[in-house]
Amino acid sequence: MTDALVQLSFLVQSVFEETCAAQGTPPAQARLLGVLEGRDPTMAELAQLVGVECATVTGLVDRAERRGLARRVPVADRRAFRVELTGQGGQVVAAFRAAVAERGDGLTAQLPEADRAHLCRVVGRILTRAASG
Amino acid sequence: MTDALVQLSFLVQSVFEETCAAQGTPPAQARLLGVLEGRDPTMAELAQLVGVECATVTGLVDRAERRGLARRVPVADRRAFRVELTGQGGQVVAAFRAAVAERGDGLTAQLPEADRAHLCRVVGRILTRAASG
DNA sequence: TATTGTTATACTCTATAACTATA
DNA sequence: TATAGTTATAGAGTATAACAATA
Repeated sequence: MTDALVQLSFLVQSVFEETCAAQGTPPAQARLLGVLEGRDPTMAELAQLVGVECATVTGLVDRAERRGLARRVPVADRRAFRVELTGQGGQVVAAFRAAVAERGDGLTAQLPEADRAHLCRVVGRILTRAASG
Repeated sequence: MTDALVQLSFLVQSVFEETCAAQGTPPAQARLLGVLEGRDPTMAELAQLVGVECATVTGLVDRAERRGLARRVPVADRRAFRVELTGQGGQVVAAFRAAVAERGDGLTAQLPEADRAHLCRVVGRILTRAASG
């Protein structure tokens, strides 16, 4: 079972990466922007969300800021920041999500509607469990 | 649908990467070894299988060779090689696959048996279609 | 001439350890 | 003293373009 999920994850990641290449956005940057959509985490929270070390997030946010897609916003604690998307960053992530969906829909297009609906429900349950647990 | 599959792929990849960290193997190396299991492709075929450029494969195989996990084998065409796992490489990939499975089983452990079976069948169909088409 | 693979270059991503500024 | 984030350093992964050797 896990082996099949790993194979699937590489397949889906290849769609994600092709989209990145088509849009000129490195994958880790695309991931960062996706995580920032609807959130304004601190650097440490962002590290947790993306699953990397704080020092790595410094570089990721540096590059996103240089591209004008995210910004560091000061907070009361003067050691910390919140990171948020810029207007341009919001547009980029929305366009990216649409582009991934367009490419990715082909993966499930051959499935009967009932199977696709079932897959959607089961995947949703896995994600919910992982997010809570 | 695609959005859920992308989220799932990041979740599964995080399991994969945790396993890599636990075993001291960089993710791209683990990917390379997994692709080599049961195959001995040329460098160009390997690039196709992994989904990167030839120049990138040169570096990946260089590092795998330095670790004693894979080797370049000469073929009749003296410009080319076939790449194969060493004995040690075969052991490493088998251990890795088991370690990923152990961690990954937790993702689907909460599902009813019927859902897990259905998921397995549907994912298999997606993979088969992607491999052929 | 065309193909196979490597080298050169530049950039991104990543972790660890040491550090600065603030709490 | 403890915490938030950065800097320094080193290694890995990636693509593009130019290249060498062989077909």
